[in-house]
Amino acid sequence: MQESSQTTLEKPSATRRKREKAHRERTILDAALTLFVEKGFHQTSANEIANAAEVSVGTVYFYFKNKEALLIRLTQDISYELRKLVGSEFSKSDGSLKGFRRAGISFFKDFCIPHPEKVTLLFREAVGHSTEVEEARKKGFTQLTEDVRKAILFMADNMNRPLTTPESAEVLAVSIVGIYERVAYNYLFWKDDGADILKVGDDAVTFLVAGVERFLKP
Amino acid sequence: MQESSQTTLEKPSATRRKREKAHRERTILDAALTLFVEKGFHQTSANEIANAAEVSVGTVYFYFKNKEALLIRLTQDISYELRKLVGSEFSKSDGSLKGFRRAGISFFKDFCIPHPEKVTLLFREAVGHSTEVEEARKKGFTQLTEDVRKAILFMADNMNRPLTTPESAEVLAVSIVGIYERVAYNYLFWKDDGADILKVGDDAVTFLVAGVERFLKP
Amino acid sequence: MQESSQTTLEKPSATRRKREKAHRERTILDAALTLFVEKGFHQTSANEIANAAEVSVGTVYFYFKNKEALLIRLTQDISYELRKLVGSEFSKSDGSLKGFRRAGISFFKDFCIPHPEKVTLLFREAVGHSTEVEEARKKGFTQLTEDVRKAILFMADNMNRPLTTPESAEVLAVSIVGIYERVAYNYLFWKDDGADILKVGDDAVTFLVAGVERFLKP
Amino acid sequence: MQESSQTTLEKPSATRRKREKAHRERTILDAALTLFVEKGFHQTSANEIANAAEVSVGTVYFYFKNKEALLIRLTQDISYELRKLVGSEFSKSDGSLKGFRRAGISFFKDFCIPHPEKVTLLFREAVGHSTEVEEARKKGFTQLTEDVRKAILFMADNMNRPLTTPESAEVLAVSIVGIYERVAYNYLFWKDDGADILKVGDDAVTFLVAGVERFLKP
DNA sequence: GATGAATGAGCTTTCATTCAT
DNA sequence: TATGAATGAAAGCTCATTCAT
Repeated sequence: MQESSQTTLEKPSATRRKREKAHRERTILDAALTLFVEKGFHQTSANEIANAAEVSVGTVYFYFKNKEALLIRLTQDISYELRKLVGSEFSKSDGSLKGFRRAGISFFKDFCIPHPEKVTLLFREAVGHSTEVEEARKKGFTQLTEDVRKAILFMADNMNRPLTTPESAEVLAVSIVGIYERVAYNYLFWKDDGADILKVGDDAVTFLVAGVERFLKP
Repeated sequence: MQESSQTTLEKPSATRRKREKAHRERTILDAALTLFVEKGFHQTSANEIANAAEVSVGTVYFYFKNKEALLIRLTQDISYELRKLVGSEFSKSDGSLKGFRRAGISFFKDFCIPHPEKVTLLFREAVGHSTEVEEARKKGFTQLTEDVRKAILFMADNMNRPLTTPESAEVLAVSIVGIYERVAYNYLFWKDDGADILKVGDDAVTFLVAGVERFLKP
Repeated sequence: MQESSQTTLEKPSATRRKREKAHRERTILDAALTLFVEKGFHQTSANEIANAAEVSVGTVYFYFKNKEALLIRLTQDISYELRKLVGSEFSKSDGSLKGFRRAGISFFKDFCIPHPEKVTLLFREAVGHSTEVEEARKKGFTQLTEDVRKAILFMADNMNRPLTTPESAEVLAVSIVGIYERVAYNYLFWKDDGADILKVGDDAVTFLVAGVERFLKP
Repeated sequence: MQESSQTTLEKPSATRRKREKAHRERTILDAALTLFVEKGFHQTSANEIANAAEVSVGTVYFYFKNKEALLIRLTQDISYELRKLVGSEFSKSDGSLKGFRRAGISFFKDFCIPHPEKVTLLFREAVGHSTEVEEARKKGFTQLTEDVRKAILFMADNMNRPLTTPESAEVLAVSIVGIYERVAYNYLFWKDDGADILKVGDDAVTFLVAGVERFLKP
């Protein structure tokens, strides 16, 4: 009802309450993320989430309409975080291939390695649910793809090497997202040999950069 | 998977029984595939599968240990089918880049377009389940990846252009599988504009071929 | 699917199964009736019904869509039984006032006294629920009212004393049903002095018969 | 029920507070009545009542012990209102049959038509709950019945036509209440043809008056 | 007095699985 | 082999009620 702590003139207790409320929400989301990744969405009961978050089931349902809402929210948050990370890496760039590379490397270094559980949620647990969850997942992927597409276009423009077929930028972006997804998942969870994810990530980026260049006029 | 009527020397009735048995099994698997894709694995009950297959629940459990076994079997069958398709396309090839391209195109033309439901099962419904299902999925992907890796190596050898770093073949293969997966899923289910999947498929293949060439010595 | 035991030529086991199935249903309905009346519909849990019927909850839900379906079915069954009882009493009659009286008395003697729990269900427990239950209750009351209306008309015709305003027959019927309902409930459950229900029933019938006569031409 | 501003000698602020308090209470009761009738008692949550009354749940529980207390209070208030209405109509009378008729007509004209929601609460929503609610309902009906019984006796006395069996007055009263209840409910909620409730009410009254006369000595 | 976040017992319902026939 | 009635654990979710602020 009242938006957040307006500078001054607000009862201190109200401000604290709001902070606590936001904190509760986070606690619940964190608990849910951990459990969903550990045991799987369907194997995690609402009661377990409540216990892990040290609140009652009622509280979970006070903050989230239902269990699926937690998954949706998690999907959205993680998608957003990923975009912000990769995007910021791009924005630091000068539109060169190097910047493009750097953003890719960053995905592995700054996202996959420190937050493997987020990778799992996005690429495994959020898959195959109701229309609403699928919608959130689609949105996250689509926005990420769009970011990549724009980066390609920006780079092409900046390098003065226009795309041979500009409409192909989208497919390239989709492909790139696919590469990141599968490489991350494969080397993070499916290969237990101590493959160096940074090394394979680098190769993957080299691979995709070469693919992009193929579409740039000389 | 294949056990049916071995050559001769078998009581005809036994042969027929085996055929019927195999047929029942197929009917059940087909019903399960349809329902899993339509409503999702968890939203599909064993009774529904039985009804759709026009048998009783008991019969479903006679042929399959449990519901998950159906999903595993479906995952295996479809993975196998996909491998056979792509592999045969390769084997028809002479180890040239052209053959490599052709196999990629074939994935879109001969697998995705005629069997979108199999794409859905493999890339959506089989994701995020128990260890057993995940194992089957992993195996399918791994084998496919291995096929691609070998194809790259064969091609490199055949063209007399060895890989700059032979151990990179695997990452390339993983990346390529990722591309196929996401491009297919994206344009089959997420883009409702009438994007020509064959066109985008072609671009994707062009993209990945260029990526591979980057790793071949001149 | 197959209707009941067709004379001959049916596997005996199938016949027995059908009998058992019908029996189970009855057992569950009886348990539900007892509990609904004893503790109230909302205070009765599905598990309690199952326990009382000595089956599992699953079985209750195998036979009835949900808890409310039990209430609906009970309402229908009891309404039907009541109609049959009162109706048969009428049909034995010659269309005289006496027959009309007799049917009324029969309601108290043959329905209320032996089956007070059915009175309770119809006049208390079935009241104030979802549209579906209300529909069933309305239907039961409406049919009973219609029976009474027709009896009035038949009697009038038979006695050659037409109604002064034939369209009033319906209000009379509704009023009569109202009398039976409240008198029964009042003296069965609200008056704990040992009021003789047969005596008050007789007075009520005398009262309503006089009311009806008021609408008959001399 | 009535406690407000006693004559004089009271701090004005206290008076105001009492008025406000009574007002809050009414607001809550009105909201509850509307919702109970619209969605049913069990389908209405305390939060919904609070929202509709534009107060917090806490406030609802400050004024009323629990949700059932609201239902009880509503039952009592409406019973009381009904009695007052019908009773006042009687008291205006001279103990003639005419006055008796008039009171009956008044039930339909001045209670049912302007307040159908109160009819619903009394005859549907208050039915089938805990002992406490049932007690309130019983009390309301019993008092109303007693009023009617006394009116019959008064009339009989006044007309100098004593009852043939004075103890029958009660059954008649119960019957009459039953008539009013069912006729009102039937024509208000179950018949959607535009039946004129005043017309059927008149017939019902004619019917019951004739019934009463049957018990008066000539 | 008023608030509304927090509680948690308890309910209905589902559904994978079994097994007597 | 095939059936389908029966099971019962387990889950999601609601909601009356409380109480610190």
